[in-house]
Amino acid sequence: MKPRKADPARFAVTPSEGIALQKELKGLVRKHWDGRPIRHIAATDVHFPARSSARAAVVIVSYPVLEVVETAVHEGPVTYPYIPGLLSFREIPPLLMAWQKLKIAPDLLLCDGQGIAHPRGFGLASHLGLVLGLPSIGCAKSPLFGSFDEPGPLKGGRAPIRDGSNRTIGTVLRTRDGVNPIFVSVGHLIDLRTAVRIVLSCTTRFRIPDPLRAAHRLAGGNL
DNA sequence: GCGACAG
DNA sequence: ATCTTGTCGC
Repeated sequence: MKPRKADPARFAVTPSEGIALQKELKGLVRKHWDGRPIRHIAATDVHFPARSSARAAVVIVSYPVLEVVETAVHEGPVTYPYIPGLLSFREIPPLLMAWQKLKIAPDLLLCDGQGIAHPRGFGLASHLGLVLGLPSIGCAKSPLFGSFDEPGPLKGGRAPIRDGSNRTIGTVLRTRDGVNPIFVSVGHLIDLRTAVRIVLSCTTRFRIPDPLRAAHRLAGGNL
C-alpha cells in the first residue's frame, strides 16, 4: 500500500490508530496568529441524550458583539466511545455533519475541550481546527494534561499550564470572581495570548464563554 | 504495577 | 457526558 499522507479527514477506528494519527497530525498544528479580522466566531458542543446518540451543535456569533447569527445541529448515532485523550474521534464526526449545514463561514472556532494541552498535543480543538483549516481555541472545564498552580481568585486571574518539560501549553483562566477556572489552550492557527484575550472578550457574565454556552444549550445540555 | 483521565 | 433537589451565597 502507498504510505498515506497526513489527512485530517481520516478517522481512526481503533485507539492505537487514533493515537498514531494524533502524533502524525500534531506536526501540522500552527501556533501563530496571522492577525486576520474576526467577524464571526463558531462555538461547538456535543451532547449525548442517550448512550448511542449524539447531538452536535454549532452556534455562530458576531464578534465582538456576540449576537447569535446562525445555528446548526445534527443528531445521529454515536460512532466512537469516550476515551480520555481520544475525544475528537467521538465528537468530530457529528460536528462536521452539523458544520455542513452552515451558510456563514466563521473566522474562528471555540471548542469545548482541550487544544494542545493534551497528552499528545492534539486535543479536540486542534483536530477540528486542522480539519476545517481554521484558527481554533480549546476551552475546557477541567484539566486533562499538564500541571499548574491555582490562578488568582478574581476574574482575569491566570496561571500557565505546563507539560513535563516545563513548556507552557495552556492557561488556567478565571473567567469570573470566585468560580472554578477554565482551561484555555491553542487549538490551531493562533497563539496563547490571543486565545486568552478572545476567550475573555467572549465571556460576559458566566464562567463559560457566551458562544460556548449557547452551543451547549442548543446541543441539549442544561444551563 | 498504580493512578489519572477533556466530554 | 449522564443520573438529579434543594440549598448556599451574592
